[in-house]
Amino acid sequence: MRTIDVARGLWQGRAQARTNDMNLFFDIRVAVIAALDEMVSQGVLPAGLDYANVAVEPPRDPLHGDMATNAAMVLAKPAKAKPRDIAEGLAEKLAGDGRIVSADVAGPGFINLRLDPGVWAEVTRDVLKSGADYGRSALGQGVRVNVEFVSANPTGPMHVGHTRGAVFGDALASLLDFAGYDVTREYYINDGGAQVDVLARSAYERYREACGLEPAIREGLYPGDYLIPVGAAIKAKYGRELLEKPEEDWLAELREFATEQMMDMIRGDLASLGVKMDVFSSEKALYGTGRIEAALQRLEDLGLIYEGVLDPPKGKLPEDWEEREQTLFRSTQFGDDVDRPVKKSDGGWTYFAPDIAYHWTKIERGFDLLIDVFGADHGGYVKRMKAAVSALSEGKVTLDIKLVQLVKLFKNGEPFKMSKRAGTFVTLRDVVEQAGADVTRFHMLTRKNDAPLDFDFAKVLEQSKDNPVFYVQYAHARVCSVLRKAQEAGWDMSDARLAQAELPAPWHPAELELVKKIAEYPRLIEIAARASEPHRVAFYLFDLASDLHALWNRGNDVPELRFLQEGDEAASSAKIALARACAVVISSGLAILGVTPAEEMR
RNA sequence: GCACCCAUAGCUCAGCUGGAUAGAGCGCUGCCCUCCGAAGGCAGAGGCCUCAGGUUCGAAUCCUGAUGGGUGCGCCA
Repeated sequence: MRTIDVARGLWQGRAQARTNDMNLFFDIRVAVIAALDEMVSQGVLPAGLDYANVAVEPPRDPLHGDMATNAAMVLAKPAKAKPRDIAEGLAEKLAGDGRIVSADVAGPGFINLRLDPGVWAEVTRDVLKSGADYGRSALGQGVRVNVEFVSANPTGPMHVGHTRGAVFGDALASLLDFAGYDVTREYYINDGGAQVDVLARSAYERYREACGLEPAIREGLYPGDYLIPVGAAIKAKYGRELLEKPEEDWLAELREFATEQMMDMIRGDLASLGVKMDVFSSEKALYGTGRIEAALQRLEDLGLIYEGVLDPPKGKLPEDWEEREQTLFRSTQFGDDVDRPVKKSDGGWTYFAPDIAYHWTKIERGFDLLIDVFGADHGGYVKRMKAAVSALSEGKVTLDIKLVQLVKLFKNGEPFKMSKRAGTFVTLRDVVEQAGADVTRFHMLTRKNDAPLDFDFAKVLEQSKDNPVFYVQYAHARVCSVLRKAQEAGWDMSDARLAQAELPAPWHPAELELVKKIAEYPRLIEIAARASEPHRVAFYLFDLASDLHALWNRGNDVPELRFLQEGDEAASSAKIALARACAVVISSGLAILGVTPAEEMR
């Protein structure tokens, strides 16, 4: 698992930083560390121990207790003591904590903790009081992070591949935001290269078509229908005046015009998915400002630019390979495989050069952490980009690059090849219109970003239990349904009222399982944020929904477990408080994923 | 040839930054609707965590190598 290096340092340094909300695992860990400190001051343990690896987590087997800590095993070696000995002493101290009913040493030195049932009531009340803020963390407090994602070329509509990057980047940004980071969502528009010339020429042909002439969509131009309205728009703006003019008279203007149109379309695509960028940065805007020259000058001042000749790649040689001296960035000094050219043979910049300048602007804007979300096909670009950021920031800013694996399309179980020419090009709009934004987003987050994703239209469109998003939304809808029924009975089921309900004691095992899962949420958020892995939220929600469904179903056999206790407002309030707490967490998690918490399934 | 990513149940995949008896969904077997929504639940079968070494109290997790797959490899972005 990868982590954000910067965040790791901050995590350890800020271990005490947190919000006022309850984070049960965090709180108990504080108690464990306090107990350890006490043992140090009593001379039982040596001073100066590093507690960083001391964890308080759910035990693998619920029979072991409510929580477990590995403190004794982690500290055994540095403290030069036997794990069991440390564990015995630590367990004794922990048993004195009011929230802890028992602390038992088990296995190689685990300490299993059993918590007072009152703790679970406290968690439930806390969720109801904090509402959407429950689980919010101070993990990233004071860290400004820039998440650059999508950055699709402004030459056409977004396709399914972009969709995954968009969903992942957006969910990651939301997750980091929830974990306390100061997040900026950013899109880099590649509007400076040759591909926008191609776009302009393609649009020109559609313009001719709009004027009643036969378009000449030559090989190498973009044939897509999406340029037809662009051609019409050009005609509306310029009339027929461009028809007789040579390319050099209209190229620059149409480049800008068409790019604008494409970006409008892309913004629309993103909006249909529920993605909203904070900043759009233009590559072209860097040209002529001296930014690119300045960035490269800076690298040159650092002795990282030189004129040189690269060795040809090993293995099969490109057909047009010839030895050539070029302007190179010494990226090998930062772990890259070869130095990278920044100028083309025609004197223009390579794609890399403005990208260096662009990343420099991010550094200068004061971000502490940069995250780029790339498609896996850009994996070869990772090392040089990291090298550039490391060089320009003199190692002060970390660039973390998350690669998103490509999406494998299926239709009715058959692999489905996308091809612009064959017209089997599946756009983001196609997907969203057919499957809906919620389903698309959730499905794309049910896989780790670096694992390939199968996207089968038949399965994704199917509104069944095979579709995890329905399972999770269904759990939320069920709670809403119960609330509606309770309110029909004339009972006050506001969160404020529920937070004061007398909660069940003792708890039924099915209820306990649910409330324990709810208690894990803040910890899950921090784990997911530290790993930059929003898919963990999706998996957590599935588990949480599963616990709710399980409890619900128990109500079929055990009437006392039903959320609605006919004619008994007090008893119902207690049950519904728990259900509502679950719904609050589902809603919170779905918000991070950008999925609507359905109030009813229709 | 080199770099990056991946390899866990029949299939698709999780596995909480090294912990206890490795989990879920689908599929398979068997149960559960005069009962707050069965779009669901419960139980069961199913594993050499690709292979071989290494690190240590302890490895699916970290390191090295092998094998198999994906992606990329100067003047495209």
